[in-house]
Amino acid sequence: MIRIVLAEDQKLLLGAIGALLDLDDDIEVVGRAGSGDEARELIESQSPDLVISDIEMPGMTGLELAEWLAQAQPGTRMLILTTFARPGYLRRALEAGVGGYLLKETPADKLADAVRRVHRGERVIAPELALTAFDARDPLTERERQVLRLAGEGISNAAIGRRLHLAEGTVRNYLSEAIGKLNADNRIEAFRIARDQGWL
Amino acid sequence: MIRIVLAEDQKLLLGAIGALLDLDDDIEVVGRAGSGDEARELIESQSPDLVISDIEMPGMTGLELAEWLAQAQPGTRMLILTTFARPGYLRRALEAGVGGYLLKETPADKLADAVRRVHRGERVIAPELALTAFDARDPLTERERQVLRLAGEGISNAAIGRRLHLAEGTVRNYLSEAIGKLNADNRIEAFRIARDQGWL
DNA sequence: AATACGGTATGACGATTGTCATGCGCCGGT
DNA sequence: ACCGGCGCATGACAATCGTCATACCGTATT
Repeated sequence: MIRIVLAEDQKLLLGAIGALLDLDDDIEVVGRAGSGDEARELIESQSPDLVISDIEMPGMTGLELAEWLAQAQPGTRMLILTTFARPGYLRRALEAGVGGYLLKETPADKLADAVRRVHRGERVIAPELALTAFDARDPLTERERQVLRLAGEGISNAAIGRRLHLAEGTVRNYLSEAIGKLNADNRIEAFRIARDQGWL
Repeated sequence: MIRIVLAEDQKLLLGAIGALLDLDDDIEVVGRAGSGDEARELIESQSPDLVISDIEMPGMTGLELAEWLAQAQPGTRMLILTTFARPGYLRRALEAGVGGYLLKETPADKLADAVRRVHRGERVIAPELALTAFDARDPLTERERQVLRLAGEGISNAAIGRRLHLAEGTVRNYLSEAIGKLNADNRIEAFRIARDQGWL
């Protein structure tokens, strides 16, 4: 019997895949969490064999959860289940030692199989992603990421400077460097590129 | 027996809610589509009692599907199931005469109930949205929307002008008007506001 | 027919953004 | 101890963006 904790903030999907997995005789869902923080508590109390988690969730993200799990319960395996085919996400997940990384695009009938394989210690990666994994590394510095995140929300350089205690010119400079590194033409493009790579 | 066609591009969710609904004795899933176009074909061949559809899908969107359905098979009811709590989406859905509008945030066990109620002719709206429905109307003109969509992708005014056969100054003007109408400070904010309202 | 109005279109002008040269401090290699 | 490289920080200058005044054209109202 494979004991599983699920973490997924879309309640409908949480419930639906819970029901789906429970149909299998060798799988038992012992906890359902709507956030990363909830998931951590459930993992501590239930000590499951396997955790299935989304990435983008309120509070703790699935990637943070994976990193925490590798420290706290290295024996527990993890399967990431996300909408996003972002190379940076996959890289970070693999570096945290996850056993699997699937997209919500995957047909539902493949899920139980993936669960069993990860439980056995195999590594299961969404085929669309298997190649792109070790492409580009994030070339941005922490400052550049900070500034780019704010710029992407439509905040002006002056306001970003105030928020981060930098001169306006400095903000412009970081943005300019980020734009250059990402081969973009302006802040908006740079933001989209970095976000789509999973670097923000 | 309520005969249903499902349209949802996330295969995992498509399969999972399909399985969930099939557990109920009075509900039968007679078709599963991964796109709006596929859904339309299934509706034509199956003539279901009810269609459950996502909004953002490849090809035909759920809203276009709803508008088509109201013309083509006015007797068939429709339930929208989406991630997005965007007032403009809800408004357009209601104007197309849909029977329900739920979020994927909804707990899974409420779904079958909503299906039965919509089938009976009741109207089911996600409570988070019931209020916001008749708030703001889209104040943008078609030109303003076009320009804003492109600006949101990080394309420069000059390039937008070329794309739409407008002078650069004209593009700036439309953007300026959109920014003003939406009470934004710049193109990025304007884009986000319009998108989040479901106006793009 | 005259008028008002809203959408389309443009260019001038000031404001904001993007680029570049420059300097500082911290580390790792020699 | 010295250098080279890198991240951090800034201001001057150029390029792009945002605002405004203006104008044309349909169409709805009077």
